[in-house]
Amino acid sequence: MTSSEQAAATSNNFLKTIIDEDLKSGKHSSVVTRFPPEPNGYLHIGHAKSICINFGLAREFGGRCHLRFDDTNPAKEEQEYIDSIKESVRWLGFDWGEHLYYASDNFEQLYQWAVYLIEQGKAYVEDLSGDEIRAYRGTLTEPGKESPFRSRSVEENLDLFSRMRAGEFPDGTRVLRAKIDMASPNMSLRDPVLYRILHVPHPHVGDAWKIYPMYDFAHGQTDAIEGITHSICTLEFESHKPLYEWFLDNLPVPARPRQYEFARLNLTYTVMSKRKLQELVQLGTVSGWDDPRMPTLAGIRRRGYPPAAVRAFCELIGVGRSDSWIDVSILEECVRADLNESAPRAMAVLRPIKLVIDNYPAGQSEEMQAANHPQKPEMGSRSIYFTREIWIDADDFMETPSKGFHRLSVGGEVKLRNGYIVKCTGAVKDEQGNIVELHGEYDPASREGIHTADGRKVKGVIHWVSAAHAVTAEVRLFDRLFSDPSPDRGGIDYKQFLNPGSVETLLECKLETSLAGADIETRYQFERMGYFRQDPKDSQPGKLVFNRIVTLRDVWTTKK
RNA sequence: AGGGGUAUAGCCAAACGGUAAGGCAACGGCCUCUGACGCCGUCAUCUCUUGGUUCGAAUCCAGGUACCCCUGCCA
Repeated sequence: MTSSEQAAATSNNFLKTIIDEDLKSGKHSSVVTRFPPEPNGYLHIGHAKSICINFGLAREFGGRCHLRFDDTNPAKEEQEYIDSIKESVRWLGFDWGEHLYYASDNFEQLYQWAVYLIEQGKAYVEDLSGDEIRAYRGTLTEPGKESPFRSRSVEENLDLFSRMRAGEFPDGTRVLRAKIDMASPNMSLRDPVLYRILHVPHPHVGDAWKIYPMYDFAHGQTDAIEGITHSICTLEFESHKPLYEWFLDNLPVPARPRQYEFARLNLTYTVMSKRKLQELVQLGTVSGWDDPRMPTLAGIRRRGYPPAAVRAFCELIGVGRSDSWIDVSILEECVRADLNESAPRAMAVLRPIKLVIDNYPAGQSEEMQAANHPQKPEMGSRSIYFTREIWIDADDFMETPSKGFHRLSVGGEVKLRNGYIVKCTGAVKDEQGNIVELHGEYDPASREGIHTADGRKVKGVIHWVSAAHAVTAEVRLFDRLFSDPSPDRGGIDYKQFLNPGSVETLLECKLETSLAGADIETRYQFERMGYFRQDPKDSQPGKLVFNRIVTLRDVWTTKK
C-alpha cells in the first residue's frame, strides 16, 4: 500500500461517520447498501465512484451491498445493458453474491401499495393531459392548482386504476398521482405521478405489465423490501427525499431505509452525460462505447486501466457534498502507481530510425538478459539480442542537440539500455536532407554501468531493439478526448472542444522479440515510453496492436 | 410564495469549541543503466464575507455574497 492509499484508507467521510454512529447506537446491527443503476446505457467512471462507495462501505463495515436494476422505464432499457453493467461491476472487483435484484420483481407489491394509497384517499387517477398537468403544477415561485380529477371517489379510482393495469387505455391518457400538496414549495410534492401507462415490453418481466411505476414510487419501497439501511445516491435526488419519506410514512413497508446524498464525480477533459457519450458513438467520433478514449468502464478497461487503480482513485478523491472537479491527471497518476509496481518492463521503438554499429561484426548476435523490473528481481528477466543494426527512436536523436538534451547526437554517446555504450559517428541523409540512417561505434567494455573505458559517465540512456529480431506492431497513442478542461460547461457545444489528436496510430513500431508471444492481458511498461497493453479486440498473434494506457511522467518534455 | 444544498491552498479533502491532517500539482535537492521509480525539503498566521457570542471559533449565532439542484407521464 502506498502512502497515498494509506492516507485515503484512513480518511473519514460523512457517510462513514453516519454509519459508524448508527452501528454504535444500535439503530442498525449491520449495514446494507445497494448500487441501483437503470439498465439504459453503459456505466462510466462516475458510476465507479458510486460502486466503490456502496460496495466499499458494505465491505468496510462488514455488511452487504446489493446490485439492483432500477428498471422502471422499459422504454429505455435493454438486456444488453443489464449484461454489461454486471460485467463492469465484476471487473471493478465487486461481488453482489446472491443479492442481485430488479425493481421490477416488486411490481406486484408496488401495485398493491398503490391500491392501498387509493383506498386511503391518498392517490387518484388523473385524466389531465401531460401539458395540462404541467400547467397545473405551477412554477418555482407560484403554487400549483388542484386537478379537477383530484376528488374522484375511491371506487372510481380503484376501477380506473385496475383498468389501466388491464391495458384498456392508450399510452398517455391517464396516470396515477399521489394526493399530497399542490402548493408545496418542493415541486416533487405537488401530486407526483406514481404510474404511467406504457404498452411496452420489459426486458426483465416481459409483457406482464401495461403500467409502470415511476422512480419515486419504486425506489424507497424497494429499498425497504430489500432491507437497505443506507440508500446512497447523488445530490440531484436531494429534493426527492421528502417524497421518498412520504411513501415510507404512508405505506405499510417492512423497514425504514434512509437516503443520503453525495456529490457526483466530475472529471476534467471529458464528458460524462449519457446523451453526449451516445452522441460521440453515433457520430463515429469514437469507435464505440468501449473506445479506449471513452470514460466508460468498458473503455478504460479496454484501454488497460487496472481495476485496482480505479478503486484507488475513488478512495483518493473522497466523498463529499460540494460540487467538485477532479483533474484526470489524478486518475492517470493512480494508474501509473499501480502499473509501476506490477508491469514487466520491455523495450519498444515507436518511431524507428536505424543505427548501424560499424565496429560490430555483421551477422553476429549476442543474447543478453534484461531484468523485467528494476526493483523486483523476483520478476525475473528475459533475453534480448544485440546485433550490428538496431532500431532507436527518432526522438532520441538530434543532429545538433539543444541545450539539456542528453540523448544521441553526432559525435555524442549514450548508453543503450541493457546493452553497450555507443558513440554516434554520422548521419546519412537522402536528397531532401532527411536523416535516414545513423552510424556509430560501440564500446565492448561497457556492458555494465554507464561509465566509459576512460571513466567518464554518459548522461543518456536510451531504449533500442535489434533490427534482425524486432517484431513489427501497430501502436495506438491516446490523448484526451477534449482539449478543454470542462467541455460540457453550459452554453457552448461541447463538440467544438474535441481534440483532433486524441489518437495517433503508429504502424511500424519495432518491439523486442519477447513481446511476440505476449499475453493479451499483460500490461507492460515500454521503458521510457509509458504503459501499454494489447488491444483485446484488434490484436492478433501475427498482427499485434498495442494501446498506450498512460505515459510515464516526463519532466524533460513537459519542461521544454 | 419559492424551496433545498454547498463554500477550507492551483485541484480534491480532514477537522465535530482547544489553536488548520493527508493526497495530487508546483518548487528546490539527492539517487538512478528508464529525464521513470524512490528519497529529503518547501508550500493556508488561516477556513467566501461582515458582524456577534466565547478565555478560545473553520466549527456556535445573525446578516450578506457566489455557485449547484428542483417546474419529465426520465432515473
